[in-house]
Amino acid sequence: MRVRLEDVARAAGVSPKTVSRVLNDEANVRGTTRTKVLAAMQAMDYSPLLSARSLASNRSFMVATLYDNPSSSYLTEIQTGVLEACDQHHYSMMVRPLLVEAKDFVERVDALISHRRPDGLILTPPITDHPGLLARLHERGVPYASISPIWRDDTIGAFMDEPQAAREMMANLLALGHRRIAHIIGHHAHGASGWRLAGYRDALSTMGLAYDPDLVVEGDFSFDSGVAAARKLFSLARTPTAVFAANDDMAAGVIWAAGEHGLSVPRELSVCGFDDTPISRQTWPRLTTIHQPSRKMGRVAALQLLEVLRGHSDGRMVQVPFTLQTRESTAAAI
Amino acid sequence: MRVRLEDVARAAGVSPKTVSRVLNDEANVRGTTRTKVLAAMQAMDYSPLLSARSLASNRSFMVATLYDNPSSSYLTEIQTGVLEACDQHHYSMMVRPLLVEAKDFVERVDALISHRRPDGLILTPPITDHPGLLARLHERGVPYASISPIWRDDTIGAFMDEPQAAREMMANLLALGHRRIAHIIGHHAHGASGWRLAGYRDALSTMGLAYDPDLVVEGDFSFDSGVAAARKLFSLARTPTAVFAANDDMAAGVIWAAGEHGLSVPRELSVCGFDDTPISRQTWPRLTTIHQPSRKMGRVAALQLLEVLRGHSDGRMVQVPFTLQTRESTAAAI
DNA sequence: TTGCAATTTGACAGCGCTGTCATTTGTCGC
DNA sequence: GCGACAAATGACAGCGCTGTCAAATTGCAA
Repeated sequence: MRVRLEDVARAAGVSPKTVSRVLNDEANVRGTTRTKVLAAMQAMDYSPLLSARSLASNRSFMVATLYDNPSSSYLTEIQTGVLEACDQHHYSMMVRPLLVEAKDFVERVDALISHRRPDGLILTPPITDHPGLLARLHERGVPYASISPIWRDDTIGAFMDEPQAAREMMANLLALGHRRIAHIIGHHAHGASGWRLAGYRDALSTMGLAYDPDLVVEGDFSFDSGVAAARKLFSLARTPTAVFAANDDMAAGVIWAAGEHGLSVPRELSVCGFDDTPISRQTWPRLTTIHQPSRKMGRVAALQLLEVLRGHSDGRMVQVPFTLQTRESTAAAI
Repeated sequence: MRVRLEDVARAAGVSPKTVSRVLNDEANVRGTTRTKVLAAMQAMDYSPLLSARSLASNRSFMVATLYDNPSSSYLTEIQTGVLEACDQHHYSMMVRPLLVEAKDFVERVDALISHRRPDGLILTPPITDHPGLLARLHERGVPYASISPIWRDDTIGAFMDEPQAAREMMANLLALGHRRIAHIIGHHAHGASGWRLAGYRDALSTMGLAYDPDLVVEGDFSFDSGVAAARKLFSLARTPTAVFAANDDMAAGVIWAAGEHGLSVPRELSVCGFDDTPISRQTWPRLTTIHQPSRKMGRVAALQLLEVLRGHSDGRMVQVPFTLQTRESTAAAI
C-alpha cells in the first residue's frame, strides 16, 4: 500500500496539516517539528500524490514549454535546461509544438491552458513576441518566462547581449582584414535577426565602412535559406570575402553552397555563424561562431518562473554571457 | 467560474455518474443519452479537471518518454510523433533524459514512476534493451512501448526491418561497382548496430565477397567517432572505395574527414549513412541514406501504448517501412 | 400481460491532499 | 508571575471526479 501524508503524520506524531506545511515549505513550523517530520518522510520514502495536491491546491506543479522552432538542437538544449530547473523543484515539464503563424494560434494556447492547466509557461522565440498571446496571458493571469524576447520590459526570463555578440564577431572579421562582409538575416519574426543585423551595422559604422544593401540578404534561419542566400551573394559583381550568417544552420548552408560553387573556405571565403549548435562542429571546415548558452538560458528562465510560482519573488530578466568561438571557417582576407 | 462535470450533468438532465461514463467512453450508455450529454459538454465547453480524474481513478493520463540518445533530431522526431498520438487521446507527455550506464539507472526510473506516476512509458534505444529495467517494469506492472528494441517478443511498439534496409543500401553500393566497402558500426549497446552490421555481412556474402575485418571499424553513432573511424580507414594500405556508416552523423564525420584528407566525395570515395536525419541534407555532397520514419515510429508506438492504457487491446509490435534515399554522396566506383 | 434477466442510470462515499479558521502553546514586558 | 500578543498546530470540510453497488428501466419470452 502507498504511503500517504496521513501515515507520515502518525509516524511523526503530528497532524496531517503540519506535514503538509513542511512539504510545502511554509513558514510558522518549529525547527524541531520540521526535522521530525522530514525524518519520518525520509524513513517512509514518502512522496506526495501529485493529483491530490493539484486538486486540493488548484495548481498542477507543471510548466509547459512552447515552441515553434525548426532547430531541434536548440530546442533540445532549452528543454534540457528547463527540465534541470523543474527537477530541482519537483515540477514537471510538458512540451508543446505550435505554429505561431496559424490563425488559431492564441486559441490553441488558450485551450492548452484550460485543459492541461500548467502553472506557468516557458516561451521560446518567436512565440515570445506574439502580442496577441502575451495580451491573453496577462488577461488570464498566467505566469510565463521568456527566452530571448524582443521586449524585455515587464518580462522575466533569460537573454544575451546579442548586438554586442554580433559586434564582436564583426570585429573579429574586420581584424582579419575583411572589408566586404556579407550578412544573412534570420527569420524576420525573431528578435535575434534584428539584433544581429544591428550589431553588423554598428561594427561597419564604427570602422567607417559604408553599409552596402547588396551584401545583406534575407534568410529564415534554415540551412536551405543559407544556401539560397549564398548563391545570391556569389552572383554579385563584387563578391564578399566573408559571410556572417545570423545562425549556424545558414552558415552551414553557405559552406555547402561554397562547395557547390567551387569556393574554398576559408581560403577564398570566410564564413561564420551564430549559436554554436552541433552543426557548427560538423561542417568542414568547422564554423567560427558565437556560443549561445541555450541550456543555461532554459534553466535560468525556468528558475525565474519557478520563483514566481513558488511565491518567493517576482522573478527577473537574467542576462547570460556569450563567448566567441573561433574555429577554422574564418581566416585572413586574401 | 469553471464548468464542472456536475454542471454538465444538470444541463443534460442526468446524473454526474452518467456524464462520467460518457466522458470515459464506457459501455452501457444509451445512444440518445450519450448524444444529449455530448451536446451539453460541447455547449458548455467542458473539459474535465485532470487532477480530479487522476485522484479518483488512480491514473495520470500521462505517458513519459525516456531517452539516452545523443541525437537531438532523432529525439525531436520521436517526441513529436508521441505527442501527436497523445493529443489524439487527450493524454499528455513528459520527457525524461537518462543515463543508461549510470549505476542508479533503474532506481531513477523507479523514482520517476513513483513520483510522477505516468500511466505508461515510451522507451527509445538503448533504454529498450536494458534487462534490469524491463524486469522492474514487469514486476511493477508498468505498461510500456518500445521503439526499435532488440528483442521484439512480448513487447509492443514500432520497428523497422533494419537488416533488410542495410542489405538494400549495400546492394546499391555493389551495383555502383564498389567492392571494397567499409562499414562503421554504431554504439554497441544499440540493436541497430548489430542489425546494420548483419545486413552488411549478408550483402557481402550474397555477392560472394570476403568479409575483411580491417574494413569494419567501431564507432558510437557520434559525428566525432565517424571522423576517427574514417581516419583509421584512410590509413589502411588498401583504402575502401565506399564507406557505409551505421548512421548519418558518422557518415557526415566521414565526409568531414575526407575533406581533411583531401579526398573528393563521391569521386574518390562514396559515403552513405542511415536514418535520414537533417544532417544528411546538410553535408556537401548530401548523403545517400536510409529514410527511417522516426516520427511515425513515435506515433505508432504511442498509439499501441494508448491502446493498452485505454483497455482497448493488448497492443502489438508494428513494422513501419523504410525507403532508400539516394543523394550525391554515392557514385560509381572508379 | 406478467415475470425475469439484462441493461441503464443514479446515490453516495471517498481518492489524498490543502485552505480556512479555531485552538493551543510560547514569548515578552512589566 | 501575569496578561497580551504572536507563533505554532490542529480539526474539518471540500477540491472534482470515479468506483461500488443499489435502483430503475427496458426487452423479451411465455
